[in-house]
Amino acid sequence: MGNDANIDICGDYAVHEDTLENIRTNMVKDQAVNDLAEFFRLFGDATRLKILHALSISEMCVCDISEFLGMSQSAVSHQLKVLRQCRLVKYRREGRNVFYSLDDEHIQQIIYTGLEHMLEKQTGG
Amino acid sequence: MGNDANIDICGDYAVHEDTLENIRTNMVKDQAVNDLAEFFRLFGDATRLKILHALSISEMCVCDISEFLGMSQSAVSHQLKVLRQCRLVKYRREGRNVFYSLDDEHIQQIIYTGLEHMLEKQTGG
DNA sequence: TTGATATATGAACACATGTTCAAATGAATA
DNA sequence: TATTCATTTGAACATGTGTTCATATATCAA
Repeated sequence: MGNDANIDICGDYAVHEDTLENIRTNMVKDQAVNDLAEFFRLFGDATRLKILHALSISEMCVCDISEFLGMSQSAVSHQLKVLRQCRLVKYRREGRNVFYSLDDEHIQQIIYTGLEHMLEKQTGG
Repeated sequence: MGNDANIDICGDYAVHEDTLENIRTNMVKDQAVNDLAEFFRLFGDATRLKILHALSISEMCVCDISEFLGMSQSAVSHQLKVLRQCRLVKYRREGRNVFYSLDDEHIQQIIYTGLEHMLEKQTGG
């Protein structure tokens, strides 16, 4: 690894051809990464992440979430729509209320792995 | 659960007070969620996610990444700076090259949990 | 030092995104 | 049916964000 023997001058820069070959072989398909980025993007907004985290504790109706976040239920509903469409949350209607919950356990797992990472970075350096 | 007994009409909407109390008790601190959203935001861009995924396979220098992505090294360098500042990646200098790698194993774990989720959603419904 | 290679950075621009406001839909109640 | 409550939706607006272009810094070679 790090061997200079495989450096090729083929473009404007000298690239490590063995490294690139390794990456190209083991990388998942481009489309999958694009979809995955779309998926992760949803965790990257504080409002949505709070919703997801709250739903990992208990299912909630829209006005509960709205009250909890201190935000308009319109804003909340817009975000829920996105989370719904990308299947991060599911919902059930009960009378006038619509109760939301996490779609599956991966969502919660991702959040907690992220929290773990941050905790380690804070304490352990 | 779902008991109507704890519905309070205190604002414009009828909120489930027991639910909110549960959430407020078990929710992590607001600042932590904000930081976590900042953290996840970095996974939510295709360019950055490709970089992170590639680095989970092998360390790479900037021009390798640039070549692999088919993007300018300026664009790549800008993204690496962000990933560096948020400690998702670390780097070491070797002559004129700067080699980047993932900061710790959580990064890879998050990516693969996400891939798992997507795989299940595609096949299992 | 001078020139070439590799990376980093600042400013500008185009585009994406979250919230607000107003209005519409759906369900329960009178 | 008409009214109220809960939620959804569309359009507009302001803000954020990723890339490009030009330039600066850093390392090595001559």
